[in-house]
This record gives sequence, structure tokens and C-alpha cells, in this order.
Amino acid sequence: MNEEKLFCPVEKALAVISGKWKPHIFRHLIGRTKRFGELQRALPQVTRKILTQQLRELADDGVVIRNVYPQVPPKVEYSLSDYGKTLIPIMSSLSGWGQAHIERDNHGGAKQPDG
Amino acid sequence: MNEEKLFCPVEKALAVISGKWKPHIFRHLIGRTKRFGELQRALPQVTRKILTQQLRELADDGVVIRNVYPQVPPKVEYSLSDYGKTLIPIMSSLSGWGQAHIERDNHGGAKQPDG
DNA sequence: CTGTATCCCTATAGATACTG
DNA sequence: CAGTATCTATAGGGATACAG
Repeated sequence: MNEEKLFCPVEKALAVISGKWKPHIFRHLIGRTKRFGELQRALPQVTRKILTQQLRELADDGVVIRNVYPQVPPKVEYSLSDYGKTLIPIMSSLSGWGQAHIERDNHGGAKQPDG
Repeated sequence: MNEEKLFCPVEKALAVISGKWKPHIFRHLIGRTKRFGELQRALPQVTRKILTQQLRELADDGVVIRNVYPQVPPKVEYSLSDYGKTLIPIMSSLSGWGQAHIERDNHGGAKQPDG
């Protein structure tokens, strides 16, 4: 998100995947290329501006490929790069942990650290 | 770190570990309990207010244990909960990926998506 | 269809001073 | 020692309108 150097690798990784809609975009691009409009329909809550913004950041970080077809009307396709695909297992781990955390919140009632 | 429900598990997990100093705090607590002052000395850039804040959030999420010794002067110890320890492999993955991303930035010169 | 330009709001975090 | 209270700055995200 900003250009300054992040010296902590974890922060660096988080900087790439942190963004309100990036996990969703990522999920929708797993296994398939999608046009801008398709992503928009898949994520109706996101405005064009923000969707563009997040996609550009992902592209700038090299995890997403932006393919512009010089046509009228324009056609732009987005897909995961091979590099971006290396994030899949990580996103998967995060998802698993987050799922457990959510369940913990729910039937946990009061918070009782177990360590 | 707000109270509203996050429906995406990935977002939920990110909410827990996202915070400017949380990865650092986490790293410093791996394998050892530390007092507030120790953490402060380990992370001289963080103000007491922010350090307290981030520790409280981690504790509220159940990944860190806050142990208060009713003494004068006060003594407060922080450690990873068993639950928090389940984040270690995830932080490790993030670190590995982030490291690769940093190296990529450096000797990559121009960004050239490889997918 | 796929964006950009403006303006605005809020969350996060930092500086600084005070406290049990 | 380990905090809290106030004030401020900024970055990320959003509403809305315009454009190639």
C-alpha cells in the first residue's frame, strides 16, 4: 500500500494481502480469469473505484495479471499470476484459522484464553 | 479490530494479526514470557500507549495471555496462549512468502509478473 | 465497459503529558 | 512499572459524478 520499505517479512506479506476486498478478489480469481465486470457483479458491495484500486495494487505486487484488450468497448481480464498462486496455501491456512476463530467466538461465550 | 462481524474467515484471521506491531510482539513472545518493559525495550519505536493497545487487542482475541501480578510497583507478563501458538506456522508461512517477495522486489528490477 | 476525479469519513497510530 | 488521557496526523476506503 505505501512505498516505504518494510523490513519485517510478515508485514510485507500482510501488506500484499491486506486490503478490504483483496481476499475476496483473490478467491474469485482462483482457477479462473475474470473480467472487471464479472468481479464487480461478484462483489456488488465494492465501488468501481475501490475495485480498480485493489486490483491495481495486487497487480503492482505481481500476484495478479491485468490483461487489457485494446478494443471498443474495452475488455480487461484479471487472473492470478504463478507467483500469486503461491499465496493460495497461505490464504487457505488463514481461512482455516479464521474459521476456527469465528467458531470460538460463537460457542465460546466469554473469552477464556486456554494457554 | 472493530466489533462488527467479519464473514470472511480470511479477514477474520487478518484482523487478529494485522496491527503495525503485532507481528513483532508475536515474534518476541514465541518461546518466552516477557514483561511489558522487556517488550518495550525490544521495540523502542513503539510508544507505551500503542504497545498497550496492541497487546490488549491480542489478549482480547485470545492469542496472548496477560498476567497481572498485584504488586507495587506493578508487574505484568505477556505470553502466547496455546491458541496463539497455533498461529506460529501461519506467521512462519507469511514470513517465508514475505521474504521471497522482498528479494523479488530487489533483484527483480522492473516488475514482471511471471504467470 | 472500464475506468478517473473529487470530496469526505473513519480507523489506526503517534506525540506528549499525567497517574496508581 | 505499567499504564491512561488528549490531541493530532494520515491512509484507506467510500459516494458520487464524469470520461475515453
